[in-house]
Amino acid sequence: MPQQSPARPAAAKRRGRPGYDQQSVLEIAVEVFNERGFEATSMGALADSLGISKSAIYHHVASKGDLLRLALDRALDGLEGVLADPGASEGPAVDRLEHVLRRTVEVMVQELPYVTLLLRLRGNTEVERDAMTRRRTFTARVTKLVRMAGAEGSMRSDIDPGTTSRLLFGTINSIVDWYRPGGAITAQKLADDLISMSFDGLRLPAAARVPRIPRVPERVGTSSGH
Amino acid sequence: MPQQSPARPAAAKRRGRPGYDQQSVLEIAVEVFNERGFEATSMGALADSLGISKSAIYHHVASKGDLLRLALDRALDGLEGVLADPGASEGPAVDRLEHVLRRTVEVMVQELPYVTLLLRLRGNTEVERDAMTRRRTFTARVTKLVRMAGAEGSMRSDIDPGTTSRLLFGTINSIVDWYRPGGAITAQKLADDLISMSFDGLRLPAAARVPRIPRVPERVGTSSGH
DNA sequence: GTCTATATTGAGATAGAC
DNA sequence: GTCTATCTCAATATAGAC
Repeated sequence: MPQQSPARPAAAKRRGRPGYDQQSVLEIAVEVFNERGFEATSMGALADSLGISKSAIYHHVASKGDLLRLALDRALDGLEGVLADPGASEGPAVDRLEHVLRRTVEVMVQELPYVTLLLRLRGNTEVERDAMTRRRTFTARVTKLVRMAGAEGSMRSDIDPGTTSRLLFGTINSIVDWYRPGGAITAQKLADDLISMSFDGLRLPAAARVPRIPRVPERVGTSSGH
Repeated sequence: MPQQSPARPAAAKRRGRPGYDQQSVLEIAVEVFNERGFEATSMGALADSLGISKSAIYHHVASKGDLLRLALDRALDGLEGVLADPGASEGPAVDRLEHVLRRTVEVMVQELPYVTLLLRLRGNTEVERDAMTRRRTFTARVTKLVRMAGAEGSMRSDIDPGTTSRLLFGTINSIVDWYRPGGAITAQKLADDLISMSFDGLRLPAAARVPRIPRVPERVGTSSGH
């Protein structure tokens, strides 16, 4: 046990009470899992981060996989809650889609470490596979919304709904790789930016462009011919 | 060794020659690493997939980390090549950006397993951290293009360039999680769809919409009020 | 709720023969 | 280029005291 000062349970302790409870162990564990990766985190390293011994962890959870299960359930409960929301089933599909995407961003930010863990699973254990199944059910329901919005005529249908949905989730899921609450941008603004880019696009129409002095010859290289 | 028939080196053998060479070992290794995760893949499991013994692997590479290094170098060489391309430095920034994003998609598809491995690193070893540094340099240069395109007036600047770049890379990088060459959509079409969604957006302007018979009351739920 | 000590398994890697 | 046999260490988990 070489790692850190072996006495202090760093942070996130239940207030006033001595030692950890399951929730506070889980909180730290998920942080460490995300830093190093779940498989790469040994119970020993986790114990060091907690400032307690390995065996003390087993007082709170039956196994390492148990910690994972608790974390994944929390992430999935949050995401599934998004679809239970009234805004997910009322109005035109394009608005329902927008609503679901916004709420998904919200939940991701709110449950960031738990969702992060969920999104990095490889399906090596039963616990992981079960979580991946629940996650796929969630995304499948969103894909259905994309298809309906296309059929409704409010969204482009030249891109396959499956592709659209995957790209949308790619954009959304990437949030866990860089966004940190308390930073420069709020969850609300993040959702706005994401929806705005995905729905309205990044390019300004030529009419709206600010006139500029070209510093390099116009159109020397071609941007799409390859 | 319970896993599979221990005789046949499945596929990807150098033609005609008996046994593996480094390249063919790497090819299979990267596949297995992506399936189960690098840390979760033991040399024993890898040996089973190769159909040879553990120790035979060490004839081709000095360590497990060496396999990772070889794979990451290949991915990074490909990506860095994108920026060496003339189209990355000629013309308006918005066109250069589009060019770089298209070529990035191409390289990702071409080197899919290697790039996949790169994108899942946690930085646990020196090899991983070095690769992450090279990757960050790449993305930083693309972020610069986003900033220039904004300054040029050809792209929206209400979204922070850093955020834009991160969302763009989120969209692009997610390709490794679902796209498989030989499937329903070509790399070219994938790049078209991705650029089209990101630059022009998914929403059809109201004018272009197909008239429809509402199946649910219009605007009962609100899509953004929460 | 936590500890020390330990059982047990599996990991990465090496030796040396074929 | 591959094998069997083995070294060494670190992993998960348990036993039982405080």
